Amino acid sequence: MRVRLEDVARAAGVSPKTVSRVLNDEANVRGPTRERVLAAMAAMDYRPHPSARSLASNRSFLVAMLYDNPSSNYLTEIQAGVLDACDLHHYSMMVRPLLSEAEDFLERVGTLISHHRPDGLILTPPITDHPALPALLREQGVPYASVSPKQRDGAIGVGMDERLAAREMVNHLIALGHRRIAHVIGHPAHGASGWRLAGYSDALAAAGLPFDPALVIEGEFSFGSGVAAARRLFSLARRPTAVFAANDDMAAGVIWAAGEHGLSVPRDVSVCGFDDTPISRQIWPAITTIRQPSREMGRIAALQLLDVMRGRGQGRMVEVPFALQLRESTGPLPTAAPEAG
Amino acid sequence: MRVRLEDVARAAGVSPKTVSRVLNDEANVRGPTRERVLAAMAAMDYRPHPSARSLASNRSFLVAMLYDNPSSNYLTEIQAGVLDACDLHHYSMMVRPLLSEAEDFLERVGTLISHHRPDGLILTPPITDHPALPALLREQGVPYASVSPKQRDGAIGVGMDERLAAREMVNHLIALGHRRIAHVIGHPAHGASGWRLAGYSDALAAAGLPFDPALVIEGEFSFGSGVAAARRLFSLARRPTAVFAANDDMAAGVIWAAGEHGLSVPRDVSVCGFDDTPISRQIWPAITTIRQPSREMGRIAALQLLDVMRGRGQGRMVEVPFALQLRESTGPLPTAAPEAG
DNA sequence: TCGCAAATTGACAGCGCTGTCATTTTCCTC
DNA sequence: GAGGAAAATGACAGCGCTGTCAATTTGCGA
Repeated sequence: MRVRLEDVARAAGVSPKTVSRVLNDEANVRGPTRERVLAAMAAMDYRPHPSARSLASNRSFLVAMLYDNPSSNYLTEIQAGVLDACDLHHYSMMVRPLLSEAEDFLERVGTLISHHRPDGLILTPPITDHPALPALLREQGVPYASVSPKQRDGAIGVGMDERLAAREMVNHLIALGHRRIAHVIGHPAHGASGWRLAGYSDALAAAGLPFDPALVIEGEFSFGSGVAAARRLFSLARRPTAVFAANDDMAAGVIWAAGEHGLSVPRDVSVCGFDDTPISRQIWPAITTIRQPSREMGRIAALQLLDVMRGRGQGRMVEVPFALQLRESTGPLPTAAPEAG
Repeated sequence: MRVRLEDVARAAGVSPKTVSRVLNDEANVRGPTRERVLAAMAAMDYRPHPSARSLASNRSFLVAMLYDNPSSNYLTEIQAGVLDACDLHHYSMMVRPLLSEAEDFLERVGTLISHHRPDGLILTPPITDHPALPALLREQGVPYASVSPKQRDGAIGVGMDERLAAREMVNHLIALGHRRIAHVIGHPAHGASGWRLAGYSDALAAAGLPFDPALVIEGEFSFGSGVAAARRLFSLARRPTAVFAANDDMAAGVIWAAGEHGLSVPRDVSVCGFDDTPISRQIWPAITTIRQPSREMGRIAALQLLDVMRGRGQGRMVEVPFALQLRESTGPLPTAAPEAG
């Protein structure tokens, strides 16, 4: 038979309620008493019955993670991080894919809440930016934390400084001696595209390099758009010696096009991306890119949420550090072909 | 205040127990009674309290999905399918990453079971093939279903005929006129490698083509191993006109190496892969490959499990159909370079 | 050492549902 | 139409825990 709280109480010589207090880390339990109870719990390998706890306390010990994101790599990482945090505090996690554009989106969230009664929600992009969701959650009294929301003020969760990351990526190219550095912009609808372009400009300006519109080409985050952009860049009379693509897929496309033009990467041209998706390691040369600590971000968002849920604080917006992943696709300025024409 | 089962009972003019019977789809409720209850439930928008149900019935209405798989695309799809099935029967799903090679693997599974008390488990590769897990689960009385286990006899779950799929892939190449068809084998430790190689042989034999060991090269499922294998193949005096790689990463490597050798795909050489991972669409030309209906497979595995859990049957091993994804990397035999030397 | 507030502990009911078993109703068969 | 089996329904306790509030113990100043 399963060990119950009552059994622990008997073994420790206290009332069930006291065991409950220890279990829930409540105040007003004397040190020695607490230790006796903890010892008994450990000795009997006691596991509280989650349903009984929920029923009695009207909490579910459940965190639901909402997503509508085609990038499974990203999602799986975030999910793993959220799980890490949930495990730490003995919460469960459920995942829920949703279509944020669908008409019945809010209704579905409502159903989720009334059905599973999660104690809190983790929102991931683009659900983070849904205009009407915050009102619904406030009304239902369900706390939530967001991962990389566009609007950071007043939000609880986690984010990364993409603009600064892009800037440092370009700084890296400049440090390698590059002066003619091209940029392939991402899909115009994504906030990330703007942040990354801004970081590119920041770096050029800081290094006193001119911003040359001919070197800035619009892509749309796809491999094919990277190929197309690179074909234009490599056909220029004074072609760039380095290309910063706004994501890894486009960087892979640029590398492809380089091969097409008889250019060796990184000997003749350096290429870098953003996101550190698997494709950056699956092709050769492996792409220098920016890594988001996605798992860590999931963990942090969940920890902020748990703080709020457990009444341990207000929660805040945490900024995490990015990391340059230096790989084989970037190298020193080609000496045989100095950029000064 | 929340609507409870008792409220529904009062509204329908029956006892709570009868409402419970309707809720759980039990026998021995007269048609009209059932309808009255269902009507009352709908009118009051009744949602059973999951914890109360669990506590009273000693079931958790929870399915846990165990994984230890680096391919997030695959996982996310399987997960979505499992969720589909769980939603259908009002079960919740939790996900749990594990290290199947870790020493404490079994212990961790035990902890999961005693902590969350799932009513059933979904196992995904390679956890499906863990030698000691079935014994533990039987001992704990936790039913489970497997996705693509090596050992199919007596197992419950879902699988795909990879050997036949490989055979049809090669048949496609033969139908295009190819006669010198190479194969890049996968990592020797994976069962899939053997199945796919066998399918390759089957197709050759059925077409009366010789099996040429020089055209069969060991890879290890990585991009790099595909490049290495292709370099050897393209250096042969009589090089193959088509290459069937055992997965998409290696196919991408083969395409890369083709460019290196000045070969155009598919004009000079056709290349195909297996798995339909994103890389098959992210590079150019997009790779002809085999699609596993992963989401459907997750759904089916979960449905089999639910059948068992709900005492609706024994469950069985379902075989799902694969699908050839014809893309741009395969084409007719080059007319300028007939294989007859 | 006594008295009182504060800290600690415990008794008990009840969270919302289902299992068990008793009771009532229905449906046959003769 | 009576009798009996089977089907349908209901009464009631209790799943394992926590909230509320009462009882007890402790700590501390006078």
